[in-house]
Amino acid sequence: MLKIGELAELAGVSRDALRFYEKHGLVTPSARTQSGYRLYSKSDVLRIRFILSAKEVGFTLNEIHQLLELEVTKDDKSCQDVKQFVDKKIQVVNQRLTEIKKIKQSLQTLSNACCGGDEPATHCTILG
Amino acid sequence: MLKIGELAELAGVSRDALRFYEKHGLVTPSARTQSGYRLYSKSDVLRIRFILSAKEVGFTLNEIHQLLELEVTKDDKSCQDVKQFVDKKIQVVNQRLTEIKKIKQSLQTLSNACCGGDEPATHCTILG
DNA sequence: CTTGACTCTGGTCTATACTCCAGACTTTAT
DNA sequence: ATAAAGTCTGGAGTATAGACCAGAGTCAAG
Repeated sequence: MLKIGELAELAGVSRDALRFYEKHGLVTPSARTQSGYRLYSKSDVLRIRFILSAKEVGFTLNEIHQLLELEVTKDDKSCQDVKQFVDKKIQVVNQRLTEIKKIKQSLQTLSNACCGGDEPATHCTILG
Repeated sequence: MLKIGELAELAGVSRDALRFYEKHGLVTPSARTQSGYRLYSKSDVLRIRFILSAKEVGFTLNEIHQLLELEVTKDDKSCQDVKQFVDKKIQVVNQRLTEIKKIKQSLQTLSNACCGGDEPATHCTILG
């Protein structure tokens, strides 16, 4: 079990952010000490990692919350519903994947066009 | 040449957003009518498209501004600098690419685990 | 047994990226 | 010619995702 500071360090995120995620229902520490200190378990760490990954990829905390909620609301929704929701998200992800590849291509092209030497970058622009 | 509303529709973005981008130096309409209406050219449209792509991929408007600025500041910075800046961004993009593939994998797994039928989704959770 | 590092709650503050008026002018359609 | 729809500027308001601070309690080391 990790205290908030330890987890923060481990995950590369601020303590405030962790408390913020908790306040918004994204993660709840598995336990507390007598004195009220948060204690995070291994699975809490996984949850945090997922949150950070999803965030980096452009999901909002709200969307991430929904994704994580699938675990909780499992008995309320039919599998059909879950699948539909997830499949929609997969489409979003695919769209994003396409976009990111395009951007990467643009950057790559720009980088290649750039000499890498000391001449002025007269011919360098992101839009070709 | 397109008026702001036409471009907005075309690009799937609000007129206010376009004016916002302009205010922050990301795009300036190529012309104005006598009466002051903004007129956007083809290359403006490309610029907007780039902005939206980059945004979807997780760049902030500030970063996007910097990328677009490479065009403008070309004579001030040595090619070396430009290349360094761009290569850094490529690394970010690659990182994001990795993350998004992981997320996609998670979603895919979840979707597959989900029956797609009408049984309750008891075994469906994003974290395995 | 106290000092320094860490944690708690609650609250205010900030940056980003818009959205949504208001009041005035312009263009388009009938 | 007039009404509806679109545009202008400027400014206020909103959502998201935290950062930062105060005052108080807690824990670990010397």
